[in-house]
Amino acid sequence: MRSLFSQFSIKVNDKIYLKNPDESELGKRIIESSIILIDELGIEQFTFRKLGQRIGSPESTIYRYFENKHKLLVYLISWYWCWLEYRLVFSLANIESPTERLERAIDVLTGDIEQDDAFEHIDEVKLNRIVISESAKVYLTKAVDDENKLGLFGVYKNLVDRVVVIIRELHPEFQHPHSLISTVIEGAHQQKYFAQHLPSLTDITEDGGTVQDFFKQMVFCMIVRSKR
Amino acid sequence: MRSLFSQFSIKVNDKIYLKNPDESELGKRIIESSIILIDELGIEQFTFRKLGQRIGSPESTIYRYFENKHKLLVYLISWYWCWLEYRLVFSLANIESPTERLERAIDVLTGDIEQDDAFEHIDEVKLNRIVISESAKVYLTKAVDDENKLGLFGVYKNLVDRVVVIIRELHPEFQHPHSLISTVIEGAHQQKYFAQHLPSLTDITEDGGTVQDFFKQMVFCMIVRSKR
DNA sequence: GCAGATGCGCAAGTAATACTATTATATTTG
DNA sequence: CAAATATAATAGTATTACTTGCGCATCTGC
Repeated sequence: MRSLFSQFSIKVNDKIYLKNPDESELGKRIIESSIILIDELGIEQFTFRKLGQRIGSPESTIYRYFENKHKLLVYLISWYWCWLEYRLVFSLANIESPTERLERAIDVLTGDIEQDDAFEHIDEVKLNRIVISESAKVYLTKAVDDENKLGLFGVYKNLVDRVVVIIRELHPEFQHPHSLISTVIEGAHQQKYFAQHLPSLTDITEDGGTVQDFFKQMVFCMIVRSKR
Repeated sequence: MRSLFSQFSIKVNDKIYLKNPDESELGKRIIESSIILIDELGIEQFTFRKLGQRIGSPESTIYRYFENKHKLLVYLISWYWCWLEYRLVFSLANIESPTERLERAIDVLTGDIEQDDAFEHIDEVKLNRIVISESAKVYLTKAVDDENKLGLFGVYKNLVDRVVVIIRELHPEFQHPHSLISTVIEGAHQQKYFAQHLPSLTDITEDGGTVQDFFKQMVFCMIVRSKR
């Protein structure tokens, strides 16, 4: 199984980095360790100096790969969306029924994450935690418009679009497919975060499962109901 | 009209500040100017030094009111939730029908914000923009649990609870009222932000109105549908 | 009307952050 | 084997996020 996937690599927009971390051993160690460190410290406390100490390289070396820590975060989050899209495509392969396709799509978007052995240097479980607690900071910045022009958020849009297509199959006149899907993706993260840290803002218990049900209910109820 | 409200003041948790900015002229100027500056620069570029320069006071003076800029942001966001709760209560006064109450509640949570002359030193329109683009950063921090224990997010919970009560009136068995309302509040912010900066993630056009409709549809469809 | 507390301004200082630059050395490539 | 490239080692800068201490003005209670 592994040997099949080890050929693949996830391609994110090349304006995110100065030098592709995927193409060198050091680059991979930067990614591997940054996931561990950001998960541990949060992006605010994370610094290139600390990362350098962990991998035994000076911070100036890391600056040759990424302009700053924000771009590194953009890279990690983009990688995640790319990876999720590929998981989505696999999950939908050979499934005919649009209803089942949509259901499976929501499962991928809102379900729990497991380690993917195809990418040895990436801990998807930790990366998922980073996405939950840090991904919004990627676009909630004064630089959004510039970064958007460079196409840095393209992978996220692709993912949303793939699910929008399924909704259109089921209900071509539905008015807000993009809003619905982006609400599901972001909402699922929030609800999981709330369950862990601010439980009075949610009805979801920490042991998951309900998140998927809640958003499935939301999507199908909106699509079916607005159909008449 | 104004004289009636000028008696009131918004009470946030007193652990947010070191010295209540509401009780001095300088404190009010700190709040007034910080809203303008944060709206302009974003929280990352905003510093107490810049704020000090704007109000003609050294940064050390501002540190006597707030521990750091994060706490100042928590103050502003808390103030906003408090203010929104009071607007909600007014909007629901004397309305009997639970359906109409819920509809009005969603209007308050997702609708556009206008200047409230009751609070002269606060520009609610700018504050609303800050809430949209910075409020998530208040809880997406490694310090959430500590700050939650201090009760810093109490005002947000109160607001959510008020709407949960209406949902329970309409449908006592509904499983996820908290999740639904927190999704509506956060989702409305996101969709407005996307409309402005990442339009391909939403179907909402910049000139609002549709946000309210989308989330009303969501809430009513979920409550009605799950009723049978 | 004065003692004491409080609030603010002023000046200076510190540690950490977010970089940038320079040079030397090791490795790869042509 | 020469040239290009990648990394290490070291140092340096501007800014940020604070902290400290002192002096002056004002307000508060007696």
